[in-house]
Parts: sequence; C-alpha cells; structure tokens
Amino acid sequence: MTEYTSLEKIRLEKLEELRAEGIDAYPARATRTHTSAQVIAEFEIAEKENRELKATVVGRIRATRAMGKLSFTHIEDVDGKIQLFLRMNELTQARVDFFNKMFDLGDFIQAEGVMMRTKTGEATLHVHDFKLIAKSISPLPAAKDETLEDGTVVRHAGLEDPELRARQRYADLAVNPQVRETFRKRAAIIKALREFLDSKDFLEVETPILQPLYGGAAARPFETHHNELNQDMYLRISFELYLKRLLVGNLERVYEIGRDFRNEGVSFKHNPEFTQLEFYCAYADYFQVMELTEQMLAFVAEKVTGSTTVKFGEHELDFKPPWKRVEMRQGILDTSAIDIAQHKTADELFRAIKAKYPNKTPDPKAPRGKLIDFLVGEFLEPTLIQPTFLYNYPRDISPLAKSMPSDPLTVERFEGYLAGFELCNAFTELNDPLDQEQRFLEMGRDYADDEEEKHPMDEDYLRAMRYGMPPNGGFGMGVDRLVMVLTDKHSIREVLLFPPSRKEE
RNA sequence: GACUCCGUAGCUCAAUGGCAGAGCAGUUGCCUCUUAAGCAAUUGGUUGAGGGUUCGAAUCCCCCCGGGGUCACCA
Repeated sequence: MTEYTSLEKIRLEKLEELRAEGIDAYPARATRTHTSAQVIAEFEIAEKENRELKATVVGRIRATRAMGKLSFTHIEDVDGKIQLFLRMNELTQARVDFFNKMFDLGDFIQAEGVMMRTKTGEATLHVHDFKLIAKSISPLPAAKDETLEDGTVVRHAGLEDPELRARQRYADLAVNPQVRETFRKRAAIIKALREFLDSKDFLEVETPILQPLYGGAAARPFETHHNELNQDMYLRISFELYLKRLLVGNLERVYEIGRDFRNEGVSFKHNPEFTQLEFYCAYADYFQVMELTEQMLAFVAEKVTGSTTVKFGEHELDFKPPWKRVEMRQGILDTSAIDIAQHKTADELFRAIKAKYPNKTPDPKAPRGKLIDFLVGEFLEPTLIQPTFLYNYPRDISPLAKSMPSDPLTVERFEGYLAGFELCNAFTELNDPLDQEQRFLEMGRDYADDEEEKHPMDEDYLRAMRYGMPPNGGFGMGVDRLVMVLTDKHSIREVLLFPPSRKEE
C-alpha cells in the first residue's frame, strides 16, 4: 500500500472533491493552438498589426500568485513558460476561487483566452476559460526562480540532491529546465555524428548485443543465459569484431552507435553501460582516421554549440582541425625524461622508472605496455587539455592493431585526449589472420592465471579474416564523454537519463 | 574494492551533548497588474535503520543501508 504524505493527502482530498463535482481530473484529451513560445512570438506580430490574438495553451503550473479577485500563474510547456491572468470580470468569483483552491503546482491545465500585455510588459494570456487536464498528487520538489535586474535567473531551493535527481529523473526534468536542455543536446550530438558519417558514405549497422563470445576490448563482461539455446551469453563489451567481419563482406565503411556493457567500477567518466560509436573505414590508415576524427568532432561541436570552441570547466577547448599530435615516445620523454625506446623489456623499464621516480609505484609484474601506459597516465595525460592525438602505442596492450613496419614493438594506434582524459581510441586494424591468431594466443598466455580477464579466442572472427579483410582504420569513442565535454558536465551520471542506482530499501 | 565526507519537514538548509528550528511549498483569512508577489495566522519530524555510552543523543561510539568525492580497476 502506498504511504501518502500529509501534502499528498490534501491533494487526494481535492481529487475527491473534483470527482464529487463531476470533474474528470484525468481527461483523455486536451487541445492547444499554440505552444508558449509560439503564442508569445505570434503576439509580437499581432500587436504591431493591432490584431486580437486568441489562443489555447496547455502546460504545467510552475508558480501562482493569487490575489483574491485575480490571479497570476505561470505554466510551463515544451518550449518555455507563459503567464496566465485570471480575473473575476471574465470568469466569476467562484471560478477564480476554484482555480486558486483546487489547482496545485505541478498540475497540467489547459487555458483559453486572449493575449494581452501586463503593466510590467509581460506577454500574458488573459484567460476566459480553463480546465484541469492532469492532477498532480505528489508535490514536485518546489523551486522558485528569481529574475534579477540584469536578467539572470536565480534558482531558490530547487531539487539538488544528486541521488534524488538521478533516481527520480522525471522530477529532475520536470523542475530543472537546464537538465532537459542537456538531453536535447545529447540527442543533437548523436544526430550530428550520424549526419557526418552518413555524408561520408558510412553505412549504419546493428550488430549483436547478446554474444556467445565477447571481445574487442579488455573488460569483464556481464553474463546471462539463453534458456531455449541452453547457452551462456555475454553482453557485448565492444562492437569491433562484428563490425570488422562486415569489412570482410565488402561493406567498406560501417558504423554503429549503441550500448556497450562492462562489468567494472564506476567513476565520473565510467558507467557499466555506456554509448559507444565505432566506425571502420576500408583502405584508410590511422592517420586518415585522425583526420576524419578531427573533422567529425569539429563538425559536431559547431553543429551543437554553434562554435568549435567549447567551454569545459575552466578550459576553453578548441576542436578546430588540425589537432595537436604527440608521438607517444616523444611525449613520455618530454614529460617524464624517460625514453621508452631505451628500455625494451618490462624489467628494464620498471627499473628505469624506479630509478628516476622512487616515489612512484608502478606494478612490478606489469608487462612493458602496461608500464608505458602507467607513464602516460602519470605524466603525459594530465597535460593533454586541448584536443590532442597521442599516437604509436605499445603492441602488447593492442592485440587488434597493426604493428609499425619499422618497429615490431609499436602499433599504429592513437587515442584522442582532451581535458586530461581519453575520448577515443583508433588504429590501423590488424587484418593478417595469422598474426591475429598469434595475438590471441599471446593474450591467452598473458591472462592465463586470470580467469576473469582472459581474452577468449574468437575462431569465427579468424575464419572471417582468412577470407580476406581489406586494410582499414577503425575508431571507437565514448559518446557519453563527448556529451559531457559539449555540455560542460563533469560527471557521466549527469548525461545519462537513468544512471544505475542500488535497489531502494 | 580502499579511504573520506554526508543523510534533519515535500524542497533548500540551521541546530555539535541540554525544549528539533528557518525560508519556500502546504492550510485558513485579507488583497483587481503580480512575478522569489505581499500581510496575518497555522499545519507538518521514527533527525536513513538498529544497537550502545549518558541524568540527557540529530550531535559521541558500534553496526547496517543509501549517496557524494578521491583513489584503485577499466589495452
């Protein structure tokens, strides 16, 4: 049984009263002639032409100022707010009283009337008739907006508790217009990504989320079970191996935008399910993918924010191509004074790090690539504020990337960084089936004593590759992180409509 | 997973060992151009749950639940 608060009980009593008067608090239909923004815009024109403007608007009551024989109310709809003016002259005292007594903040109403301007100059609907279209029983977290002299709006006592905001996103959205704006921008970003890739002749595809084998990244998967097949399945951790199968099938340019699932920890930039964009482009190498990437992100930034320069916290990030490019060996040398090329084994590199930085604590058992990654994280990454490509990665942490012809320890791979974190990851894809099989075997050995991290051998993927895969460049990007950057939000939970929470109680 | 901080009225917050409070929201009046409307009165609490110390606990201790932050993990 639902437990009602005292405030809810009062509203339930009002609901009873309405019912007793034969008023349906939840009619199936409503009518409107204008949204709030439309009616205000049209009124500007009608005023100049000295023409009366009738309108019927709908929306949710956000603020009321009742004055006995008249009443001012702001209702909010999809594109803004409109003030309603009710007066006993046009209605009756009983109707104004009814409005003031029976309607609460949060109720949806429909109002019909004629546009007018108040003494203070606000375009306002002078109401001749109104009706309830949906009653709100639970009070929305109350918030009041104060408009200062200079036009800035100050929010008083709004919904701020991050837990409540995430768990009850519906209430957050209802009372915090800027949250609605964030998710409109999110939709615009994804639309712009599609628009860019479509214009470059990429084909959008959908590959399995439920997979008999997982792969394409190093992450622990979520496991599930298919009853009819009586088979364990995994939620995908990347799209990579399926998308590259499509290149074998002559599709040349493919992309997918969808959800990946990684059974790992959460942080301001990690969520167990996240939206990923991957694309694969036949006959391109990683330098061409870099160019595509900077073009694409400049296009999206411009499309969504109106500029290629974006404010993110204290930084102004400039997406305009060409981005800064930092070769990994050189970047590590510049920031840590360690030349990884001089230390070709994990053991040597570990000793070099400890010799120069006795206080740092790299994992003594880590393979060379992990130690290089450690140096990047400790010294280089924090310096990568403006959009930057960091390129040429160690082979042993990149089992799906092609080695550099000149250096078997290094692969043709880059990651895009900004604001000190990783945004995307790309490489010239390994398309040699014999080399790929070797890499799978190496990974199997590296993780032999770690059942959870073990990367499974994907025989079908190798079978596909043996038919012949064109040389190609591939790209993956955390879309949520891009949304964070373009909306100036510093937690991934702020750009997810329903971020995960523990079960209540 | 580790560390750390937090949880008080519908919302935002006070009260740091001594009567659980304020603003907004709500309720009842008054008010025909308000906009954080105003004026007057007023309702609302298992202080996240449980246990302990104490004459006395929102406050101190233990444990649990939930959350924030930092770190770890995350090719």
